[in-house]
Amino acid sequence: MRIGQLARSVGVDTQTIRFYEREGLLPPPDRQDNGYRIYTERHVERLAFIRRCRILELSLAEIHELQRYQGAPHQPCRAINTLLDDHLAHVRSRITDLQVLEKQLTSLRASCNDDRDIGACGVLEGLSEESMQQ
Amino acid sequence: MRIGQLARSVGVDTQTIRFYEREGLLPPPDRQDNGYRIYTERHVERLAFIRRCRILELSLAEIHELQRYQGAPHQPCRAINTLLDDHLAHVRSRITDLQVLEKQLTSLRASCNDDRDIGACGVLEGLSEESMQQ
DNA sequence: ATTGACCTTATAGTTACTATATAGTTTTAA
DNA sequence: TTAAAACTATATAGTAACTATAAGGTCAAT
Ligand SMILES: [Zn+2]
Ligand SMILES: [Zn+2]
Ligand SMILES: [Zn+2]
Ligand SMILES: [Zn+2]
Repeated sequence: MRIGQLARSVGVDTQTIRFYEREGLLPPPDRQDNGYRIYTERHVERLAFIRRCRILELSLAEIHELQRYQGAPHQPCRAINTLLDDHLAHVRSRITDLQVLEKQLTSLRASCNDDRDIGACGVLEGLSEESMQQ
Repeated sequence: MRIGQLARSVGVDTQTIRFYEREGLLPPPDRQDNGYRIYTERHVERLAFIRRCRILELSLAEIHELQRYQGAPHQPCRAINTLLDDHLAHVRSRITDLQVLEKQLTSLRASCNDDRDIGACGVLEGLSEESMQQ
């Protein structure tokens, strides 16, 4: 199959497929005489795997690492689980950070209603206060 | 004061200060005969404002918009509050997304212990399942 | 013969910095 | 006094994961 069909069947852009190839996440496929890329079912699987990883917001570097593990099926899998634990830790820490942010923003927003002049806007005043530092 | 002192007093890098100047967030300061930038207290205030906004993860574009509002103190402040509401909405939506992600990752992680071969790793199997799509 | 859909490569833009290279200036210390 | 350390300047490239644009080649159908 050609790149357009692969793209449609997995739900990514053709540009992204070429980008993954350049980045070493997708093996370079054979070419037709005219230079067009020809993909196989194995490419579909591989690209779908990448997409599932990306949905979980694994980085391309992490996906690359997972792919290296896949090539050595008789090693212990601890490294994979560790990779996932690390990623999960990042996600959780980001959630915590954003929750702090959300509280600060909510409180800042509560310091103004919509009916003031900019010169008296509670939001702008809050952002200008030294106390808000850090 | 010179750029290094401004940087230390607000807690940003000198490069960042020059970057903000190029981006139009900090007004270009006067220069000494040797070309060194000279900053005033107003620059300290302005940079501190930017930093407070950045701590709340407002984008440079949003900060720019806030600065434009600051220049017109007799307009109604609704636009400012709207800007903050939009930003808050993004933060909240990101939290929700990450919470979904966290559940998926936790469940995926639970599908493996550390004592398998990679060929039997529950995490890798989960990532390879079509059912995981979207 | 030409339109349209598809494919190719190369290059630039996105965000908010951060790092590097190269060079000129000021301050401190030997 | 001179040499090193610390500071400043500009310009350019790198980061992450695409996305957009340009300029052009290929193929099927009208
Ligand atoms: Zn990760
Ligand atoms: Zn207001
Ligand atoms: Zn925002
Ligand atoms: Zn495992």
